[in-house]
Amino acid sequence: MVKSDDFDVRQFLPYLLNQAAEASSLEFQKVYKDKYGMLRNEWRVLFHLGIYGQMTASGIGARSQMHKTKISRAVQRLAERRYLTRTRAEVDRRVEYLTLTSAGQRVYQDLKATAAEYDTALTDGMSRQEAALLRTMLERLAARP
Amino acid sequence: MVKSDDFDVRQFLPYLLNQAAEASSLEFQKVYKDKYGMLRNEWRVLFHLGIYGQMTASGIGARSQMHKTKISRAVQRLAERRYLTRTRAEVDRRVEYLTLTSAGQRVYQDLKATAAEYDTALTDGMSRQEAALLRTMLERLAARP
DNA sequence: ATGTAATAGTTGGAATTGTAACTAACAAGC
DNA sequence: GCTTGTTAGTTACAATTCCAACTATTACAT
Repeated sequence: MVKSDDFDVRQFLPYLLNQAAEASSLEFQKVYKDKYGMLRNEWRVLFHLGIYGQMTASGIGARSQMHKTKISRAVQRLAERRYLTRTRAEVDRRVEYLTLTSAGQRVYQDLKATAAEYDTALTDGMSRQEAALLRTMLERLAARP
Repeated sequence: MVKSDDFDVRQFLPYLLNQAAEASSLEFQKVYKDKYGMLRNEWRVLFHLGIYGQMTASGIGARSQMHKTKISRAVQRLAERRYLTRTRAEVDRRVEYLTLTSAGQRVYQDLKATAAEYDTALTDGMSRQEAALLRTMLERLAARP
């Protein structure tokens, strides 16, 4: 008898994580998608700029774990929609600084407020400690190399 | 001052869930991908058949929340690789019963064993209670409509 | 029995993502 | 100055996924 005999794949953490992630993303996705025509990667880039202010694409990559091609395409679309502007760095002209326009800021504020509400709804059945513990464990799992 | 002013989007549950899901899926994905040339949807279909035995495509859909086109295509590829067989139901000829072949069973057993090990590694830093609580909360989040 | 609706599963084409190769700019060693 | 290597970001093309329409079969109501 091997040890996997009593293992239930339905309890496999990556599976549960994916299911929870998909289910919980669905409702919020409607907001940035239907209201602003954005994709998930664009929302991610947007909120990084909202939080940190001016950043480079690779800076976003370092913080978000997003692949650079995803970032590149998200930035393009956000620039087309005039939610951000790009400026070449004088000192190193490979680098581009990204900044939210005021339209971008407004979208960010709106989505952030919606996210806050939705987050409250999601953690509704949990105690404060449970919610905090959940976030900590998720952060640890996400940080895993 | 609105309530989202002190909300940190980096702590937004859907975001954390997605990050944790992506990170934790990556390593295991290598196994079913590199070793068996399978995609995530195929692994999902496979393990549902491994757990429940003979099933229909829509039965898998009901349990897994996968969209029917994903299931249809996953089933096709698994059938091509001879990991499962399809049989028309006599009573209702729209329906097809899916069953793992013995090759499919072997793959399932192997992946399940690997998953068991990997799951142990993932929960390494957690206490039993923490791990159990995590799974419970993820199940609740996944079940949310 | 016949028209209408529902269900199981498939398919086509557009949209998105993945992967690898690419350009452009800088850096370092010789 | 030149080669070689590295980094920032883009692009091309293949692989996947999404969405909507489709076929085939059964169910149900008149």
